Amino acid sequence: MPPLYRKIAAGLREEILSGRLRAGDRLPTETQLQDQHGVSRNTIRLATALLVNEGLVEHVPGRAGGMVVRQRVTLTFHASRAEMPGPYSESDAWFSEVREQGYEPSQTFELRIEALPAELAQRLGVEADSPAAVRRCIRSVNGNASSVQDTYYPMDLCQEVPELLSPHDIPQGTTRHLAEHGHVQVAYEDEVVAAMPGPTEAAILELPAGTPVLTYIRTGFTPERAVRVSVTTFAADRNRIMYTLGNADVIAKFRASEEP
Amino acid sequence: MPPLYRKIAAGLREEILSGRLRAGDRLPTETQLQDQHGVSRNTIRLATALLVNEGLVEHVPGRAGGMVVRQRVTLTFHASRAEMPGPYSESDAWFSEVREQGYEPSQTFELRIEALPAELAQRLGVEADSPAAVRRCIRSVNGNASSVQDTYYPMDLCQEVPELLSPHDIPQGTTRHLAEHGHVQVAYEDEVVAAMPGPTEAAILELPAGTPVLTYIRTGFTPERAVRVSVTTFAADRNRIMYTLGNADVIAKFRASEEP
DNA sequence: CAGTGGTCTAGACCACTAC
DNA sequence: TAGTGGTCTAGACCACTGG
Repeated sequence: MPPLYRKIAAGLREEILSGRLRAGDRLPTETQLQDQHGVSRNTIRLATALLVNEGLVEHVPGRAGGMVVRQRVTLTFHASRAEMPGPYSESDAWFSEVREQGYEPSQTFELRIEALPAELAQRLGVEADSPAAVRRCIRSVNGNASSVQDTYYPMDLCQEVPELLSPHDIPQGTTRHLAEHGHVQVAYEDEVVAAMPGPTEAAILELPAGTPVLTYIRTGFTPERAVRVSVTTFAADRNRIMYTLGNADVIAKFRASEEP
Repeated sequence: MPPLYRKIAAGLREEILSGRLRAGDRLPTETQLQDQHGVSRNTIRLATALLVNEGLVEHVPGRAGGMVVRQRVTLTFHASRAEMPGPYSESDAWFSEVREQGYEPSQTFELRIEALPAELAQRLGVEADSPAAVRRCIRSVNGNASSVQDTYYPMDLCQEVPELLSPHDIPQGTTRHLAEHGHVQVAYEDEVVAAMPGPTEAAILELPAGTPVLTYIRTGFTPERAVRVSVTTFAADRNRIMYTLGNADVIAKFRASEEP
């Protein structure tokens, strides 16, 4: 026999998943739920905490607030397209993807110099705690933070390619600048993981409780060495990552035939 | 001023992240924490619920139990390697990857016939609710469920390739059988998302509270059509997905030079 | 102002599991 | 059997926000 609070949560979950309650709809208030089920408020809060942690509802403060069924907008990040040959910088690609999907993109930049944590140093094939330039890019959709990207460049590369140290967007893309100095990236390794955010990540991305983050770590290689590592953290409720493997034309043709 | 329960959680989080508490260590009991901070038990439980939801600790029942710092084993799933040309089936690739990483793999199979949900039907370019064979494979590492994979084949393909309807593992791999009947997959589209599990997913994967799932949806294309969709759900605390783009030899060479 | 959720207390009884 | 967490109650005061 499941405990009371789980049964109450299951009932509400059913209402939402079945579609009887839609995104934006208000759930009954805590007092109403107490009366309906004849339990204490604490029990109701245990139940709703479950739904919040599943990302189904969120609490909205104030008199007109209450518990509201969450909206889900998904933005697609095409990992195979980003930074592939072409005249675009990665942020151009991202901007046009977001616009294509009907939203308004914006981003902020920041530059720091940091000692490389061991995990990342290992990926770059350099010593832990050696210095690196970190370019942080926070990307927002319709004004809501959507992803944070930290890209780490070993310090020796920055001396060769001083453009990397700009604290602003680099319109032509850093990949381009690296290439012009002889560092042409010919391979990428991507690692995709998911986890619950710590409080700092939750703060940056303004994540409601119960929202995991989707992180992808890309290491870029020239024929000689690893030149950079990017750690991109997405709010998982608003983003997905897409990869295309093999003959991409086949997929494009298929999509075209589906259109009409 | 953050509320009490957050301050208490922050203190414990610090202990864990700083390394003073290691995986397997027990946190103070609830009674001890009550005394230390002079608060009620309910407040302590609010604090520890946060840590549980961040996946940092888990509750172990019984006298010798308590709250224990969670262990993190990560298994790598190489999405670019799986099903790429070669004599191996996908499950062979998975088995050897798990063994390489020092764990013991096992899996169970199941076959169902189902109406295709609209989402997946659209990916296959067929009508919603048309019938499909679903091969479910639950993969475990050291006896713990680690991922569930459901692969959907449109019914017309199953008539052509009756092997698909076997309720067991197909040693040579379904991809191989499809190819032998003229359906050679030449492109794949992968979609990666993360979310909190519903109760059924949590049950199958035996997920502790606060563990997100990492889902990847792969659509396989022949030059003519989409032939199958696989939905693989990983426990995010035990798995990561890896992609290699571009010239893989460059990365292999880099790894080799790092070894000594 | 009225009503929402946010936080917190001080109790209680139960189920489980190692000792 | 003793000690852990799991569940639940019945109160309380507060901060916030719309009408």
